[in-house]
Amino acid sequence: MRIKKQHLSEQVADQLQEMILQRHYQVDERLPSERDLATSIGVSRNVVREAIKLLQERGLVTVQSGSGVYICAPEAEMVSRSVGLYVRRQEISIAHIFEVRWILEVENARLAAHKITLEDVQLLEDSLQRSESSLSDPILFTQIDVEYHRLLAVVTGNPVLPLLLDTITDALGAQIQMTSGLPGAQENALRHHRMIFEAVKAKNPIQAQTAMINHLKDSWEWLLKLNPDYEIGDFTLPIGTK
Amino acid sequence: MRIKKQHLSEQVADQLQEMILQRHYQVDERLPSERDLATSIGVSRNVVREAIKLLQERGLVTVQSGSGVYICAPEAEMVSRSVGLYVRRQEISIAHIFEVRWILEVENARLAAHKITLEDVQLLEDSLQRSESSLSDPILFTQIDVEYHRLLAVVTGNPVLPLLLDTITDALGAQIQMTSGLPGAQENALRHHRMIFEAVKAKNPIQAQTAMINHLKDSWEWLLKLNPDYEIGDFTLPIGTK
DNA sequence: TTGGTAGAATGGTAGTACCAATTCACACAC
DNA sequence: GTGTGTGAATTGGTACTACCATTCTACCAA
Repeated sequence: MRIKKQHLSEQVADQLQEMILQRHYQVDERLPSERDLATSIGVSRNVVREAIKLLQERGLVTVQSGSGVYICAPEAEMVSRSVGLYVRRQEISIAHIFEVRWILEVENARLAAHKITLEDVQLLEDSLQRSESSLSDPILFTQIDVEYHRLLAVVTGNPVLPLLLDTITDALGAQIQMTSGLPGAQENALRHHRMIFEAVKAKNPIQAQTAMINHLKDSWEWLLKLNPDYEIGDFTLPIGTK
Repeated sequence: MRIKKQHLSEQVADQLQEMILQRHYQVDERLPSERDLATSIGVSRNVVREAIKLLQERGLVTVQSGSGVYICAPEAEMVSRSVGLYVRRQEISIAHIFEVRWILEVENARLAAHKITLEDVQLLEDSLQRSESSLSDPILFTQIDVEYHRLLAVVTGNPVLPLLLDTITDALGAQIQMTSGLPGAQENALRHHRMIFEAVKAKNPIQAQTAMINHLKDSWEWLLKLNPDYEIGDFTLPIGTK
């Protein structure tokens, strides 16, 4: 019998969480004050505060001093944080993370080519446009670069894919930023992005997949230029491509 | 200027978290008591307790009544929980989750065939053996089924893949369990598992990938038998397979 | 209408007290 | 010497009070 002693703060947190998930409270709505919750639930304000801390860490509410506790919209950032913590504690290598990025992004490109719509084409084209006009600003360029990849994930129509991509992007973190400082890196990336775009726009999954593979292979080599100590990522290529 | 007011409890939590990540404390080691921490840091015990609640929710420590606060090993469960919460709030469909499982598992099979070692072969074979002798126990069979898929992810040598697979498995949750109750489902799954095993053992990535695709296609159809209301998952097949 | 001001409401922190579970040391029995 | 049980000390759990800083609200004055 594993009766897990359920502490009051956790009970209260779970109870509030369930109410939030059941839509008893809307996003941006304010919870009753800590004092009110305490009296209505029948526990001390202390317990309520600890419960709210738990909910805060779960990404369900935000606390504003002097104002109140508010329901907040689901954020992929919470997932990224928990994965980031796990990755850091397990000391997972960049190469392994990059391998997962590889897996996801190649599939993203393929699925995007399958499911892209006219509006999506416009979105991607706009992103490329902005990319081009930000060649002089490495910081901004990287930002748009990341956004472009994210757009491809969104285009697949599967909301889990952008979520996972965000997580991977966060985990890679500064690694991505650094390479864009190297001379020629930006123009190079932009060229690859265009090739991916053309393939996706043409609804050609094989070509999109191939273009993405080339892009990632290239990106990894730029990363290796900056960090020669990385173990060489022997990323096995998907079947049907060479 | 968005100066985020850093509350004391969060400061203390971040400080302790950094010490844990820097290995100032080992796994299973006990933190100083709340009272000691409070006096040594110079805050009230209240603040320390709230900080510990945050760390607890981050999966860094476990609290034992009357005993103390202990550092705990990194658990994939924390990632699963945050993803589970996100999936539930966004009301993401089973089909979308299954599509991601599809992407991951097909790659798992391919990578496993590339990197499998002799010991890994033995592990997989043992799992199959136990699977066979648990045909009479649907609960146990499902458990071993999940474990078999997880083993394939472990065999790839990339620790992120079992992590993501665990997350997906948790998100699918009871869905997996249910199908194994249907007559013939277990024998069917076991047959597919054997085919995957043979391909991986033979270090034949294409065959492994194909076998996994067939298995997943089959699994999805069993799921549809139980839940005809699922939108038909039009999972695009990877290139090089038909 | 506008602007400001005082008071109320709310979260943040501190401190004390007591309860329940656990741990540990020491005396006791075998 | 070994095992055991008992009670004190430790530790987390909860409650309650008090006070501060920020924010919100309502009312008043220009």
